[in-house]
Amino acid sequence: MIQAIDRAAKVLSSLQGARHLGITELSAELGLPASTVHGIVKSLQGHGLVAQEPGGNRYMLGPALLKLSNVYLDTLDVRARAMRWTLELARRTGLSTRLGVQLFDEVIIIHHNQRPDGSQQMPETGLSVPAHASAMGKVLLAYNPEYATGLLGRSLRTLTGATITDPTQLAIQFASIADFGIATEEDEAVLGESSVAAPVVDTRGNVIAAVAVVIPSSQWPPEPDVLNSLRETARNISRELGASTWPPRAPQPTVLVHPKSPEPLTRPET
Amino acid sequence: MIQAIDRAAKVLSSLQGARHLGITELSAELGLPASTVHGIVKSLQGHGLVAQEPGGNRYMLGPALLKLSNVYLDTLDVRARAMRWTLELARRTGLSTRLGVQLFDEVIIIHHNQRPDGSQQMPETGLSVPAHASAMGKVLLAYNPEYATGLLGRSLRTLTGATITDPTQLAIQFASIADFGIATEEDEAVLGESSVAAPVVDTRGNVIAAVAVVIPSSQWPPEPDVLNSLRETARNISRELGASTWPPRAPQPTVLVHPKSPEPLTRPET
DNA sequence: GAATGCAATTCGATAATGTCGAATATCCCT
DNA sequence: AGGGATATTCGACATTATCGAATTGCATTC
Repeated sequence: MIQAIDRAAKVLSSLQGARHLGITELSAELGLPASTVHGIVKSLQGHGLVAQEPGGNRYMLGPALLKLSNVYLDTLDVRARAMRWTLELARRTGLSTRLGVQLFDEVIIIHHNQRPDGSQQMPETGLSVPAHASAMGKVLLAYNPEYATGLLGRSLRTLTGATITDPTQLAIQFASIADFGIATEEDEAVLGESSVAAPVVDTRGNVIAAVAVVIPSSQWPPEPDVLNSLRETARNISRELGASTWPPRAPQPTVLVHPKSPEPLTRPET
Repeated sequence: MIQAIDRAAKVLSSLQGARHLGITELSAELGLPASTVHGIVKSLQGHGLVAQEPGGNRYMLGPALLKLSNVYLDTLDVRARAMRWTLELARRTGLSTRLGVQLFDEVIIIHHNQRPDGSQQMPETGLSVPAHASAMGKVLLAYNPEYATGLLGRSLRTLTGATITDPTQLAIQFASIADFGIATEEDEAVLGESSVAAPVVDTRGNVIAAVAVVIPSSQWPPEPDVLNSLRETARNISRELGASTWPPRAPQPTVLVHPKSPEPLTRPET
């Protein structure tokens, strides 16, 4: 990892968290001398990745990021293919749908279809949710056991009273998700909002995204119809991407690194 | 400018242009050894700014950009303030409206209101247009003469038959924009589409954004009503940002560096 | 199914490069 | 107008990124 680039990325990350920061604040946050941070920030600014706050001495994220992210979305094959299917899913279920990809310990929503009831809803594309507290995240983790193992080692953030942070409990969920190809989440990220998600697979069988249906918790649990439509949507998208089988083959089970129980948790063989 | 960061930004920029590139292709494009490029790309990948194409050996932009850009939009004070006014402008005129900021020689659309006729239209937020071929860009350049001078020195891209690329002609337009606070563009970026734009000013009198109304070229020229509404919108947004006067004070006129005429072009004193 | 060629990746020596701390400039607040 | 804080500039130093050669991995061909 190239030091200067690593630091530059950390600067972007800090600005992402704090919105507006001066050089001194940044240097405190990164534990680096002010002059070093200054050089980094100016370099980023030279490419529009960071911008001077109008009014002088503080910095914020820059407009180049918007352009890059727009191209990123255009680049994503999954997204282009999935859109028509998630729209159909939203129509069928009367619910809002999401398509998400993994970004480390989070899920980034790369496409969002509003509930077709005509009400005004906030666009969710670009939002991120902690992976362990979302149905999409659980799907992605269940099929990415290598990463999941690491994640379960760290301590997880609580978002609502219902957020599951116990590694053992999550590992059990992951195992059953890998078996059934469906993940659920009840009020774990946002109170009053639950969701169900399914994996999207590419040609070589990798899970590269997740589709989800968002269900008001008052309507929980979802109708079997909803689950079937979701499954079918995930299968259709995957097929369009060239996947031969769906649901994807179950991965090696997630292993807890520091299990409280002596035996590492494994998925029962079928 | 820190070399490694500069190169990293150039990698992002290349991927922005080409969507998918291998290490070799990138190294050819940047004129650097493959191993150097590899290090840069891996560093970016470590932060999610670049992602491996599903299927192996090529790289594309990464999901972290989407998250960053979302925060960027949230961070922008202008945008939050302007939204309700541009919506009103769209309602009043029956036309689609845009809010844009400058990114070097382009304008990035940071907010877009669709034409209120109920037809399905593509969301334009995040799109970029060459500054010299758009009304918003002309506004931003007219009030940023330092940058404009440099830009007019380079050769400008033609987008449609109507794109104005002659520096002298553009410099004349900039002068009159600075006087009237309104810029226009007729089919210069997209055939059939014309637009009018006005500057948005902050507390200290800097032009930080531009508002525009997009007009089908078949309806050109715009009604006086449209121009008035646009002006009023720009003034309202500016006032909300703390600007005391609108239109902003005219800047030092844009000077041509290599003028064909012996005298540099100046705006007639009023 | 083996062999060939291309591209990605790893590795280590080199010196070019970014880093750091001190000095200076700029801004804002009293 | 003065003082404090913050951003910015500068130059010596040693850490750090860079580069080319060697290796691995993949895909395509025969």
